[in-house]
Amino acid sequence: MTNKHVKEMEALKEHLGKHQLKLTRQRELILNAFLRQEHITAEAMYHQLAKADPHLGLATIYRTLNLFCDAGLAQARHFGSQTKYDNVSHKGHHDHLICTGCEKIVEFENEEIERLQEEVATRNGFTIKTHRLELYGLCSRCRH
Amino acid sequence: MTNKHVKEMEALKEHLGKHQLKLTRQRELILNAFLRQEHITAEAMYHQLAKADPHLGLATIYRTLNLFCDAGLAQARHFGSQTKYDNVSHKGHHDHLICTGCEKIVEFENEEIERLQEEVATRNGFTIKTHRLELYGLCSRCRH
DNA sequence: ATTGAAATTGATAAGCTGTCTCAAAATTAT
DNA sequence: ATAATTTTGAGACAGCTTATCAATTTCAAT
Ligand SMILES: [Mn+2]
Ligand SMILES: [Mn+2]
Ligand SMILES: [Zn+2]
Ligand SMILES: [Zn+2]
Repeated sequence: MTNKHVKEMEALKEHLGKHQLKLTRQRELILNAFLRQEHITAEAMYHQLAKADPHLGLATIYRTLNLFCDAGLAQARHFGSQTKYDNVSHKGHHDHLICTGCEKIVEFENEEIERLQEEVATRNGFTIKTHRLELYGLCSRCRH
Repeated sequence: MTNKHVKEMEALKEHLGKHQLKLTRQRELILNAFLRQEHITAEAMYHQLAKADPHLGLATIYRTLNLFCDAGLAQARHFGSQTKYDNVSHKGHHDHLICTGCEKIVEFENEEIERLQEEVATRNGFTIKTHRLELYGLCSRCRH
């Protein structure tokens, strides 16, 4: 395997270029680690990266993940009291099923629900910009 | 007008009785103020009640609103970084349309969406316990 | 390759929301 | 009234995230 995550790296570089931001060793490091995850907290990335760079600061992780959000590579999702950064570099819009037993997260898309949401909004004179739909319950394994 | 909120007061008393809890002046005061609201933060109640009782502590407000949740009179909803306590004493399940312009909150129920949520869950082997659906956008007034 | 302006980093302080602690006060059963 | 139990209010504390700022790094222009 040669270079991984080339496309995403290009996307980041493009965003940096457009905003007078610089490409740093930390940003590269964090991007490569982030792209291996689906949903992860800043704190978890911090611990995970401590091996690769023990001096990497937590603030840098937060700043960088927020940068990825600006660049369209990540989306911050507030689950409970924590923010999970959703790796959306290779995904379109989706919502979440969350197991309260084992924390498992399953992504889903349902255009029928999306359509009905629009209908509800229109009926009430609203124009939807974003929405959040989270279904909490037990996965098949945790039910037994 | 004689006594308002009698039914809710009875519900609270019943909960208190069942759990060896006491009826205090503060709990009565907070209940009466709370029942006049639809969605309110603890902080907002704190300021609102400062006139009636300047010594009422914020911790007491939080404790009491959480007590109302236990008693089934309120539901804590986490919108953004704040918790709003939803006065559900006179409502069934519902979801929310939220205007990002003026903070207006409109409640709605859509059983078709609820049904589709169940379908999604079943298809993924989940059993739903709760869910949250929030639609963010602009109300008709804020759109112009 | 050097320079130097501008951005970034790491450590830590601060902010924000909400809960915990504990002595004093209030409630309720006796 | 008495006494056991619960509640309150003030402030400390906790969890998560952002702000501050001096030192370091990047990068475009020499
Ligand atoms: Mn996701
Ligand atoms: Mn509501
Ligand atoms: Zn599970
Ligand atoms: Zn509005």
